[in-house]
Amino acid sequence: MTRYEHTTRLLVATDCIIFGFDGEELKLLLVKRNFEPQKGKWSLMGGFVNDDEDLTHGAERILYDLTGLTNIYVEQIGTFGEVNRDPVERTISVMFFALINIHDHDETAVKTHNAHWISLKHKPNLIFDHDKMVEKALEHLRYKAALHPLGFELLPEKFSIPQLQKLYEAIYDMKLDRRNFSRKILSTQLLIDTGEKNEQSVTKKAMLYRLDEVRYADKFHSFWHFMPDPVM
Amino acid sequence: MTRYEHTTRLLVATDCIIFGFDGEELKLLLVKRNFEPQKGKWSLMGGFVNDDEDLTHGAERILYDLTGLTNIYVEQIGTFGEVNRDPVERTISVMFFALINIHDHDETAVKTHNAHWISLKHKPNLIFDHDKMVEKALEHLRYKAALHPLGFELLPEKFSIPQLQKLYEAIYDMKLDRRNFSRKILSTQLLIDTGEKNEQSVTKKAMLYRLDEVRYADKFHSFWHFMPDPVM
DNA sequence: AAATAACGTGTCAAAAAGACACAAAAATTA
DNA sequence: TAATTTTTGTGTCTTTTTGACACGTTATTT
Repeated sequence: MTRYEHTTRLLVATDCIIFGFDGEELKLLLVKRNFEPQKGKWSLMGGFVNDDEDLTHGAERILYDLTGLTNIYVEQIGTFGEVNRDPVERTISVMFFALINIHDHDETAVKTHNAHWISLKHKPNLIFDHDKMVEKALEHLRYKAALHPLGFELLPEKFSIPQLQKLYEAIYDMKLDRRNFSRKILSTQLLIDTGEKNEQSVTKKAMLYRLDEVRYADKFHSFWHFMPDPVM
Repeated sequence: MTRYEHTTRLLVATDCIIFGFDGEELKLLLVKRNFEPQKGKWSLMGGFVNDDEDLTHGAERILYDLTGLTNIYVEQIGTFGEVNRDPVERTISVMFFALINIHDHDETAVKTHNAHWISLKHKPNLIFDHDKMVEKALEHLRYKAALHPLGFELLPEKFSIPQLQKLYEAIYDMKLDRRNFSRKILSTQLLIDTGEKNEQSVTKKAMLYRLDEVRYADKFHSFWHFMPDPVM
């Protein structure tokens, strides 16, 4: 037996929902298409899966093309396959969710693809079912970040607790109590005091921490409660 | 534009990981294959996605074929697509995770497909990457059931708290404290006292509850803590 | 009638969470 | 120079939740 007979083969694509954080707002890396179909419209970055390529590799290839980065935090978050989701031809799309430090990507690579960082709050309508994809990814981010120390992936190597809090506030679009947040984060013992301070601040300079990589890897799958109440 | 040119099309399958509970053990519905490839070996129930069929419909079709049931709790849990995962021909497989009340399916339909309920603890090795699929599904079940009131899907309409506890103990393969478990479950206010008692019991008959459907739908996405400690 | 097994409810101390106060650091303003 | 403002770090207090465990009840078995 070398091939399944009498079965239909379908196009398989991967689409990447790429989140970034600029210190104030949660952003998405979107492309303004200068190719057909739907030229001129906004969309997620995606591409077809090659014959000799794993799904994950396909996503990583796309992410590298667009940002010049490897070692990105990537996670598969599901597959959309409605018959008519792509008007051109039936296509199955495997979604990947990526978190990157926004100040850490290759700007020329981004420009080449006509890609832009756009605040989630001002997201334009996207092609096909990409709006639903973003919603699914945001849901996933909110779900996961409430329970796991995921946020670090969006911050620079050294960061302060107030920075981390602003990130969480952006993700959930709500205000948190400074003191309780700090207590919770520190109680995980994932943060190592670097001894340095955030010199960019204009008032009192916050202490900078870095992640305890060993503890992080070790404890990533534990449950925490970073958010005060049910978030969904 | 009517078709994407110069792109590879791939086989797309769905595989269903079907969980059941018999009051004591967590079980999987597996098929002993009487067809090629890998005839005689155990596998998950699956099939190829038709050209004119959504992914979810494909999964529901397979589940109906096998169990005669509709309205099953089904969730997509990811897609495996490694290049060589199927030795016959490259196939992408979308996994669906299903929870059913084990006493509630069509036995003849199951027999027709040469399917059997097999305790998770005595699971044989499966074909292709189906072992990895089961592991992924179990991980998902453990993750989700720790936070959401998911277990009810595996129980009959009327059930007692001790029954529910045994289910959780089977899922996590650990013992729980009767009294604390009862307190936690009741505090969710998802259970309605039916006034009846479990007449099958030989000693003191436990009170039977049913799910508060409205509250359940309303609160499903809230976070709870059904398990005492991090489970993963 | 006593023993055994399973079930329901209650108590208590420790831990965690939420609300809030105060003091220190660094720039700005009077 | 001194007062003001903004941001940050730490602490306290009360309420809620958790985990550990005791006791009485129901129904069968010995």
